[in-house]
Amino acid sequence: MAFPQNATLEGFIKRLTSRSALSEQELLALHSLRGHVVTLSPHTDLVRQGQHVEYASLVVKGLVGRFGQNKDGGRQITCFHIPGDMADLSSLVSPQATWGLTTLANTTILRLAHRDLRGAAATLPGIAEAFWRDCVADGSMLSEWLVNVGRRNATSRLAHLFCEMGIRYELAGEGDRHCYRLPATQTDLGDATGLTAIHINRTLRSLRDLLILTLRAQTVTVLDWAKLAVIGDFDDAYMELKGGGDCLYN
Amino acid sequence: MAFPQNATLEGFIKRLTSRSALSEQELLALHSLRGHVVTLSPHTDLVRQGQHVEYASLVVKGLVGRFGQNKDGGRQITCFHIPGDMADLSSLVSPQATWGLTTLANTTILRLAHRDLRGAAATLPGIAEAFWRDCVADGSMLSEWLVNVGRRNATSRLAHLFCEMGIRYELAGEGDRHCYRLPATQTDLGDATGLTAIHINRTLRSLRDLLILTLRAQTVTVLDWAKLAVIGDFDDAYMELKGGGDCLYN
DNA sequence: CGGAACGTTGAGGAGAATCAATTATAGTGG
DNA sequence: CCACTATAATTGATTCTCCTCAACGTTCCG
Repeated sequence: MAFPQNATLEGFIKRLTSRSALSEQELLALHSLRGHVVTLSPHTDLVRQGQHVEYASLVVKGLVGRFGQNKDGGRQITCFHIPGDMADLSSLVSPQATWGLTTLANTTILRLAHRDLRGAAATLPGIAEAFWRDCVADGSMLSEWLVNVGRRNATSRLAHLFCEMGIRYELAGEGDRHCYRLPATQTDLGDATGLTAIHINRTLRSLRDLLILTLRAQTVTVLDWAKLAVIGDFDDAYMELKGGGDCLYN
Repeated sequence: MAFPQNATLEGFIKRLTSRSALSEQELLALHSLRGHVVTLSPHTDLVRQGQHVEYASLVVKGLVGRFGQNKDGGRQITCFHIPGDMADLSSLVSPQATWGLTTLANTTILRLAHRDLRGAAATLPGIAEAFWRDCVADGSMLSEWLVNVGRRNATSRLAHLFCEMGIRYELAGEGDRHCYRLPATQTDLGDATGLTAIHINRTLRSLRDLLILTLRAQTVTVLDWAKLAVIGDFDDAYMELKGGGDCLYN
């Protein structure tokens, strides 16, 4: 694709409009955003904890993990960012990073200057509101992950994660909930669920033995979505997929 | 106090201004907000999961827990809200609650109509930005809780929680980090840390035996803050206490 | 072809859950 | 003011989930 960044910007804007009503003018302003593309290999830090960032990172291809760490270096991934996701929209109003961002696979990023994004938000308050709403949706996902890690067992946690990622990849137009590519290692899955890689491996085997799901060559194949959703205690309401926020500015 | 709601509004506004620069006019608009007061006994649901809310809840007195649940009824508290906290500011742009709110103690709430808050935000974009930034700070705290539950052991989790609450009560002007009243039960502490009440009890005893912290009659007394912070792996950066967000609108 | 990263499996152990019972504390009504 | 009740705290015994350590197999890529 000649201009992958344009296609990705589309994906991001589509996500915004699914939650917020935007005017023609606002859409135009968003479409006219320009950034620059960086290509990164796995395990590259995009943003370090404590860093002052001046651009937001839109994932074009690959996979990015947002994470926090404990003093022993234990890593907790708090969110996966797939193509079309703006990994750190929140940095627009809070540029001092309290989290880190790292690539989990070969990844292409479109960097959009805060200056430009803030300019758009300041000129067109509807954009600011859409950004705000997206940050809130992000928080809702964080809450669900907290419930996942705090109150579900290993099998349930993994199942929940695979359900969420299935829906998200489906919406992003990359595969569907029954079959999608998730370029994360078992270590990454452990870091996302608060488990060890070894236990992820055993849990995956049990899901495979139950004929519910397989993960092979970074491809998730869901054999029985209904069972997976039950085991994962999954209800997509927290993902705030449908708009419904009334508009501040009419 | 004749008008406790006014004093509480002050607390909320002070929190906003600590992170965001607000103009005289914006402050005036915030100060002129009016709500109505409700008094609630412990274990009363303020907001149920899935409910469409039309007002935001500002905690005047007592303690509120935001929570999610798994299918077995297991509860994960995702945030404690103390006096001066707006428990669901995010509902302004996302009124369909994906979380629940419940009182953990005898609690007084000031209910502020979305209509009024949204009106203020729409008229004065600086207010919208301050609200947005507060939602982002909230997300930062959520992330840290996720790290806490996912990547720390029981003692560390509790210690971290007590550090955070100490700082927050100190800033709220209710006690200080070395001694503050936290009207939560051991069950609540378990629900906040992803542990059982029984294990909380044993962990508290171990902290007491180490002469680090005591919890008696809902009063936290920190005997050794330095050790508590080390055990809890605590760094207050994630609380986003200092402003520093540049302003969208100058 | 060789090395590095990732995945798989086993054995043993630790931390937290569960089950069960008892003791404190606080709130309520007589 | 005190008995009564419900809620919360405490403790012990046992179980189980998940971690740790260790080894080996597999895949991918230069």
